[in-house]
Amino acid sequence: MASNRTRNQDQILQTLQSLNREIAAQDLYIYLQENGHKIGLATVYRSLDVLKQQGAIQVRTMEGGISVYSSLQRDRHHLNCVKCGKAEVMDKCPLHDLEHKVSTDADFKVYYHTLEFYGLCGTCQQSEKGDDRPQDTEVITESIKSGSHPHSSQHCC
Amino acid sequence: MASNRTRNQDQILQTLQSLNREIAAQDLYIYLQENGHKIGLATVYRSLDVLKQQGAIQVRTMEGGISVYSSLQRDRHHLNCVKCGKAEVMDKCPLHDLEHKVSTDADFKVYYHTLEFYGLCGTCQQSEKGDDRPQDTEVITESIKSGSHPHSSQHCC
DNA sequence: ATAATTGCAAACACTTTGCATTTAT
DNA sequence: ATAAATGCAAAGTGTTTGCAATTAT
Repeated sequence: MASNRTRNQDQILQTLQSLNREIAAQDLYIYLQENGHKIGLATVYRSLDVLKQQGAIQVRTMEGGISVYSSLQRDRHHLNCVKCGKAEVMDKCPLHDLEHKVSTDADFKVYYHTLEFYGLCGTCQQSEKGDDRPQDTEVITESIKSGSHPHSSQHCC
Repeated sequence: MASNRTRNQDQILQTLQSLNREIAAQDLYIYLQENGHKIGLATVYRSLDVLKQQGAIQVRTMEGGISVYSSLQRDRHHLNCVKCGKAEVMDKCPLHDLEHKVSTDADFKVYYHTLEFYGLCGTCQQSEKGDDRPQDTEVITESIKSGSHPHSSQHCC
């Protein structure tokens, strides 16, 4: 027997796999409706929760509280701009080996991981310069160049 | 001039620094009330947003949609259990150099990063075994040992 | 004086839950 | 027959927003 999944759970898992992108529960609900699958919103949420706990799908909760779901093949490394809120996808993953190491060292069964960088995208770096708060920008920029900002060694690890 | 922050924004930043832990906006609001600082809830949210965009604090949105804020010294590497929802803090960060590399390569000014592993904690691995869904557990465990699970090489990078 | 900030309460939006009905074992 | 899953609608909750009052420049 492959699994104890219900028909709806299977439907949702397959849909996520065919979509091959992150999608919010509400949008998934609409998508299913439009494709002729009668299913309640509550069931969508419940099914996603089951699949999540099985490690069959992955979840990323964005700022604002909206959770986006996807099958496991999805990219899960992002550059998140704290200003415009957009998230670029990173194409490389430097954590190939680490995941296995965590499983053994920390007694934690790893299903998947996420790596998120937060800061300013290229566009927002531009708009900061032309901002009406130039003083502010200067301070931030300066503190990054010196050693007092988050990515300096004193703050990492 | 150090920055253009308002009194409330400064108060919040200092509070986060002295607390030295992650805290939700609502809890921060209560904390400030109890310590004699009159400030509206909306102002707390607005101030946190400003500080976030300045890169002065960091934010992590947990499942369920609650955002937790902290000053920049905080640990930001977690082992998240998809079953019980607890997050253990990882004590080591393997991304020391990578953050700088992202800044230069991707034209993205990195303020901070997060690294999150999702899976089952030790306790929940135990309870899975004594579960009333033994079949399910078997399947999951097996798929991890073989190559069809998330942390196998075909899914990473 | 003029612009920005604040507080309050209402509005929002995503998610969860109670309960009766349906489906599967 | 018995237990699990489902759908619907109501409730819950963290967050955002409109607007008038206040504070800072």
